[in-house]
Amino acid sequence: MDALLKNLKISINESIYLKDPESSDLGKRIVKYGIILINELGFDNFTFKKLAAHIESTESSIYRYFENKHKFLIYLTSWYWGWKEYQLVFATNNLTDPVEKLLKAIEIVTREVEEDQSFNHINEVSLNKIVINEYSKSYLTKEVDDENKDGYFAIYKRLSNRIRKMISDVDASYPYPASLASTILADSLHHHFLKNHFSSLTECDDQTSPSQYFEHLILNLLNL
Amino acid sequence: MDALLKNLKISINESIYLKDPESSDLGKRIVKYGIILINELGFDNFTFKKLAAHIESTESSIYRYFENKHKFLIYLTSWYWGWKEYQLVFATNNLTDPVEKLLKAIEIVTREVEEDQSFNHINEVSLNKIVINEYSKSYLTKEVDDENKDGYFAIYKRLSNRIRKMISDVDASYPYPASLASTILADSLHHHFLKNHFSSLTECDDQTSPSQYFEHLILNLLNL
DNA sequence: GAAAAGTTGATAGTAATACTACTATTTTTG
DNA sequence: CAAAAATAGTAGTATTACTATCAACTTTTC
Repeated sequence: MDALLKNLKISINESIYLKDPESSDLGKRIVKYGIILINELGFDNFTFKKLAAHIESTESSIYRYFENKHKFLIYLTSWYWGWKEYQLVFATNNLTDPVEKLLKAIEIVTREVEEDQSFNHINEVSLNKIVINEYSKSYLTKEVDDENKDGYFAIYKRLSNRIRKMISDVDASYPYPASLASTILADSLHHHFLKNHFSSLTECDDQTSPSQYFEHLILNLLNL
Repeated sequence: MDALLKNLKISINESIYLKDPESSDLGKRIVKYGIILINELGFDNFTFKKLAAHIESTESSIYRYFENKHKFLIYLTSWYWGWKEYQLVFATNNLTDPVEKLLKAIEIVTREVEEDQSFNHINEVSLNKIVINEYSKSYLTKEVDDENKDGYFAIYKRLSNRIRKMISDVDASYPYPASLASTILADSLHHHFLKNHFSSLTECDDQTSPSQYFEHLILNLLNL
């Protein structure tokens, strides 16, 4: 990963947190070990009390950064999508061929995150697993419309929109570019999950990646 | 809906419940008002205590039918997929043209459930909404592999497999029939959700249905 | 360098959740 | 009508998801 990326700060809607976790050592530890612990326990079994014990701090200290664990998940996943967006823009900016551009974008958003990309205190491999397993829980709630109005999902929507535009640039006649962008983003997460837990429901495995499935889909569905 | 369907019992893996809710009046009330209440409150805010108050019974009585609300959700969604499977088999059995067959199947699994289909004590419209909003929570857990081994998701997998076969019957050269079947099932739920809460991320709206999007996808992706 | 402001830690407490256990009462059935 | 089964009622526990208060320590600022 480029050094530039390592020093970049992903900017996240301020109403998602009470106090910016990037602004202190404790905040960074909350994020770092929060990712590790959610991965280990799953989001449902994760509590601030357990996290506090892990980092030798207290529940009340964590509550000074995040109102509740739901907002903590929104924070983490927003960070992830901001990171993906940055990678996408960075890698496709200099490409002139729209097909090449779209294929590169698909690869970036659908591929599995690999070990070496360490971004300061955040383990992106673990965070990627969290997004696969827990992202949908962040919006499948009764509060989704209010939270959407408050911009909690802005980064994801912006990313989806970028892909939508790339699809239209490749095939202006395709009637569902926004839907297809959504399918690629959401269903690639789902395919990573299927690969790990419901292998009979997908051809994806160690040999065949979700990226290949979606690349094949794009190449055969659109008029290039 | 055909009268035959109304009298049919959807058979569900016995380890999902402690006592068959179809076997008593209380059991049926638990299911009936459980569906209503989960819809109203969302699964996260739903509790057995609230349900007990609603049906003027007690928490302990409900616990005699279901170990916890997670298994209750598995029960309800299994019923839903069993019902969909039945509709699919019923509607496609007599069709000889494989393309027609697949398109019919797609329509059945991706369409929005309509009012009139009353199946005894179960409100399918509400149940459809529950599946859209909550289904993924039933498998995005740390226990998914154990529960999968115990057959908790058997009906869904069988349904997905039926669609996979139909895809292969239409285009034997298509390399990802299982993945495509999974995409259609999971992503159509997702598209119904997007339509209601993230309208900028899909072309689907009152005029254009998720069914049309997936039908177009199938017709343009496969070699018919 | 003292006062003020901000951060974290420690402790305690509350309401709700997710159960379990036990007993009493009602209903069903043989 | 007696035995068994089903349901209701009550009580209790551990955990969760917070909120509040106060003390201790650190950093900033005048």
